[in-house]
Amino acid sequence: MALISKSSEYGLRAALYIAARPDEAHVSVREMSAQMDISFHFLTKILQRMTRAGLLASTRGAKGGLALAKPAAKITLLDIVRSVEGDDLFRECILGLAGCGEKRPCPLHRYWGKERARLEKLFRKMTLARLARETARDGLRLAD
Amino acid sequence: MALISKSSEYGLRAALYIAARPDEAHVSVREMSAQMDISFHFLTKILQRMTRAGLLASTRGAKGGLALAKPAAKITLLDIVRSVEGDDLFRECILGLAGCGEKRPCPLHRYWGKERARLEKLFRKMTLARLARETARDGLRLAD
DNA sequence: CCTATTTAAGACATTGATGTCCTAATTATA
DNA sequence: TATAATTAGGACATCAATGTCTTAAATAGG
Ligand code: FES
Ligand code: FES
Repeated sequence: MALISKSSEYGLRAALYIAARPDEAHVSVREMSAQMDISFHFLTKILQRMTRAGLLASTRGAKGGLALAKPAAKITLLDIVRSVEGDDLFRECILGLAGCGEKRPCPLHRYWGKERARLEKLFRKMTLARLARETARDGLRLAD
Repeated sequence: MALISKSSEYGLRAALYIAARPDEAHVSVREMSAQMDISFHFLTKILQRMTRAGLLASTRGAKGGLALAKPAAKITLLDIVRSVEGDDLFRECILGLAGCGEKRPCPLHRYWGKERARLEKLFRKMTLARLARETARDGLRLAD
């Protein structure tokens, strides 16, 4: 039961890693992949997508790396997951049927619709700033 | 964002198909695969797992097919999904980290834990009987 | 008893997500 | 300017989920 893809998991963890950093310097993919035990090349591509989506700012060359492209308070989990997985997230039928909606609901639509909306709201309201703050304060982990 | 696997989707749809049937006769996999446009052989294997798990009763040979192994009111969505996907469902870290729990929580644990518990409860409380009743009453669909 | 029908089960194929590797472009620093 | 470090990006490989095919076993009905 993976609510989000591995790519999204990695993207979220990297975003949190950057946001929870004390200093403001750019963070290299190499460091993140090593610290969080994620494939370097795979993580690179995911972060490229997030960069193209305007969430991260990248700098090439020595001392280069990634930083948030805007204040952490302006970046939501939904922003991140959508930049990685696309926009259909939180819109699909739980039975996989085409065209989820009130028009032609499946047996689970009334129930799943409510839960799905809650989940969407959680992702839409939760900012990187808040999570980064809690992560630093409580020493929460970003890796196994 | 598929909360459950395609296998689970098919298993749930088939269980609902059987439970929503007016008569009590056995339903053939061929009929279900045709009516719901699901691969016959693939559906066969999923239903075999549900049969081995004691949710369905199968009869071989002419006029054979599948029926519920017990009253629809005694079969929950959780029973079905677990029989298809295994028991780890509703126990995993949303960031994919090993050993989700209060001991070593990830930044999203406090939030995801609550939502996950709600989802688990929904699946644990929802019976095939209830869904089948609503499906018949409101003419809900089980296929595209 | 024979035949058509149907589930059981294993082998194999396809596909999309995940992961690896190589080269190019860019930048700080010596 | 030369070198090392770093992201960008494409090609390719691997893997697990999904889907297909074939044969065997069981059963109802003529
Ligand atoms: S139609 Fe199935 S969840 Fe909306
Ligand atoms: S540790 Fe991540 S959700 Fe529990």
